[in-house]
Amino acid sequence: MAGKGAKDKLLEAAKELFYTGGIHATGIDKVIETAGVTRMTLYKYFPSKDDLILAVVELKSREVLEQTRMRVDAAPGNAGDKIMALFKILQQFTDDAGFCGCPFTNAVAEYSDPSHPVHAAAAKHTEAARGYLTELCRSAGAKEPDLLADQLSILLKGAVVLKALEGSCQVVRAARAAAVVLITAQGVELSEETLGA
Amino acid sequence: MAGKGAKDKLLEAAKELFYTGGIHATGIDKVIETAGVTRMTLYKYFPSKDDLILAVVELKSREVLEQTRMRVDAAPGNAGDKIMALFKILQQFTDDAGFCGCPFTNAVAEYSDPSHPVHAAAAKHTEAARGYLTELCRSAGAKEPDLLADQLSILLKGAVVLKALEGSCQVVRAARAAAVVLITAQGVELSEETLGA
DNA sequence: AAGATAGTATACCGATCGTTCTATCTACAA
DNA sequence: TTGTAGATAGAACGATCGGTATACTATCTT
Repeated sequence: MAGKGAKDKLLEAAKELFYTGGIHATGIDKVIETAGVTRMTLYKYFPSKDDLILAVVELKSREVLEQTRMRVDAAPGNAGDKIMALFKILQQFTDDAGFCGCPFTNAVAEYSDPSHPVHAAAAKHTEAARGYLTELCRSAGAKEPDLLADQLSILLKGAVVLKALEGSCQVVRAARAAAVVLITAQGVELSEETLGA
Repeated sequence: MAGKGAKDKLLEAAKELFYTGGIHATGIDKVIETAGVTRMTLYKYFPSKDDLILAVVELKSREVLEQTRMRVDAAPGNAGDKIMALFKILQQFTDDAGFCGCPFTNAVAEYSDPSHPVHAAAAKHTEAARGYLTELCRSAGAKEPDLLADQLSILLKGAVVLKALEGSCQVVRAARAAAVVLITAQGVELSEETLGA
């Protein structure tokens, strides 16, 4: 408790509650109760619930991008192997006990209006993730890095939402196998370790 | 309006409102106002809002499966071409003005608990769709029809949710191109018309 | 010592939520 | 004509929603 201010506690609580219980279905009372904070404190840092939601989405975006970059950097092998490391990250993410689908897809499901700040923030995150993936594909020497990045994005996102829908564990493996085909079709080499896994 | 009973009007209104505005965010009042029906009438046919939601999801499932089967049957070409027709259906679906992502993914985003009837209904639909797709892949002579069906499901679902997230129109084309690669890798032949499109 | 900072406690607001009750109107049979 | 069943309109329920107001208490700086 010592180092954590009320704002961080609120963001942490809201992040978890919004993700697992949905945004509209999660009331302010639940958030402040979980955070162990007073209502007035919440409204000091976040003038409205929408501001809190937006802050949560932006926080989640930063965390996902940062953690992904770190783990890809730490992955062994060549540039192609580093791309494939994304599917290992995906596997662990979807196997987590608290997994409830893609936080950004979930947010957009509740805010379909593209002009809404929450929708826009989720879209911005997806754009950033796409940019990072394109960069990876380019440095791996893919013939069409933009197309490959699109396709891998589709595979990753599709696997996440399908896993949330049906809970089957084979879906991530299928996505991984598809990625191997698409990546090698683009002239990118994968090491034996990656192909054998 | 003549032949339509109150129950159908309610289902139609709720289907539209839940899809575009979200389920929790759509109140009973909005539903009955849109349907042009009194509140007591709603509660006669649906004892609670949850029952209405469930009925809407199940209705949507039947509609999607039926329409998809019809359009695939009507598609020209061999069995592989019929699979690829799914991406044309997808294109039209995502280009529609009222497009708001995948209705079932959206529902699960608001009902993450797998034991909740709404979640279960969405999962059941996905299972049915998967079964149909597997059947298509098998009759097309794919080497691993189960794997291919998984991968195509991932591509279709991923394209839908990414399109909802970022609105880009290239994502469906990328999914289609990936499907061509994966399908031909499974030894399924595609006609010239399909490959050239 | 004084004052700012950060947070607590709680009571309250109007609006809306899902749901139920009641009073009224209508249609048809006896 | 009267009785009755069913649909309708709308008030009202308690609960909860997001948000505000007022008053109090630590803690830390200067």
